[in-house]
Amino acid sequence: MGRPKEFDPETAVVQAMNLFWRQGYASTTPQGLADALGIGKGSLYNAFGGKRQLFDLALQRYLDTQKDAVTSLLNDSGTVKERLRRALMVLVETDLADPGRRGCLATNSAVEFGVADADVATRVQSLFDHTERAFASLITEGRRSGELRNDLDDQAVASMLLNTVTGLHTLARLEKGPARMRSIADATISLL
Amino acid sequence: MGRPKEFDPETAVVQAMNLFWRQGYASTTPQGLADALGIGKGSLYNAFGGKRQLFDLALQRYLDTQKDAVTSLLNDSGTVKERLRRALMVLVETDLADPGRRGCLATNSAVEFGVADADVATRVQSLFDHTERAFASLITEGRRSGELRNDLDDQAVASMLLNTVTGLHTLARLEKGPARMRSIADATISLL
DNA sequence: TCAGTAATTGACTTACAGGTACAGAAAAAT
DNA sequence: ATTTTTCTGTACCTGTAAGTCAATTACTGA
Repeated sequence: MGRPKEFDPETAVVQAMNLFWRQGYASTTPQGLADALGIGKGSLYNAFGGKRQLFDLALQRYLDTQKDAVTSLLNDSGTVKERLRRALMVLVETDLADPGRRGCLATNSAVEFGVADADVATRVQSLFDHTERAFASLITEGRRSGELRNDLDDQAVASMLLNTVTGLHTLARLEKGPARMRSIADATISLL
Repeated sequence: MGRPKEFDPETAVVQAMNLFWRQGYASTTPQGLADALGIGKGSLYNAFGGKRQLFDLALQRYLDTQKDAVTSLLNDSGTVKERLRRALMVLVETDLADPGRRGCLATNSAVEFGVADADVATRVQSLFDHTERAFASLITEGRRSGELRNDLDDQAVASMLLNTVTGLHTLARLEKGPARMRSIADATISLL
């Protein structure tokens, strides 16, 4: 009962996510958010409580989406090396295709907030942990099947791959051309 | 002639650098800077022109320092692998030892400004280029001397190492313990 | 010692960030 | 039709970001 919302909260969170992603948290204003969502500031505060709460929802939406993407990319068809290569390539080309070169909202938020904000830190870590685990089981699979060298420390290599991903997202923020990022992805895979 | 400054501008730039490093550009206020430098806001504007100009000086100071550090670390004594390992270890332990977990000002600034700010982007890129070149010549040296595998693409591996460094600086912003970062450094070296 | 120059302080200004309050509008329940 | 509930838009409020300015102070050279 009561007057129904004139906007879809789910859509609004996605739009907010895109704005935070483009501008970062500190540089995004309530007025800017209201404009981006096409609603008044009053509605924004009524619906979401405030800038920070909306950011929390936006970040969570991003994290959930990314977890799903990581899972499905790494569990796709093909050999272990094929899947690893394809995953890194998709990541690189996706980041490069974004005209705003926004990189990764999780990584950007980690850098912006750091350990100072325990909540953001914990939630971004959960994506990192998830990604690392997915890498680890893939490495294990490849090593057991004989596709990868048998002297690898699965956990350590998984951490290294996570770091590669994080680094690529960071470089995506300022690389002009595609060459360096592509060659990083290539070199990483070829060393396995 | 005229009244002499009551503070040392060089020192002030370093103090400003440390504050920007801790808080990021957007979250650092002129008043906060003035307090950190122990001078009035008027003096700050008189001496440096404004927040952005002071940031430019602070970032440049950081970049210069880092370039020197990279050069001296990678041209230290020992085998190529020893030097690479030592450089990564110093990086990891330095980042971990910082109680504020500030990571790297260049990386943080790249993430905060992105390609949107051509000036910051170009200057951070120059540190990245420098670092990559230093890695590349080290890899070449190690490959020629037979210390490293001869099938490596020097340039690509150098890019990969640069990416490893950037990733580690990013992870340093939120990792609680030292385990993951150390094992990333280990795994990276052992794959060469 | 005094004229000229440059630095310092702190008050002041403008703009906007972040949020609140309220009056009116649009639905559901009675 | 009226009440109740929730949403909407606008105006408003408080604090602060960023920067300016005037009066004062500290030094240098003639």
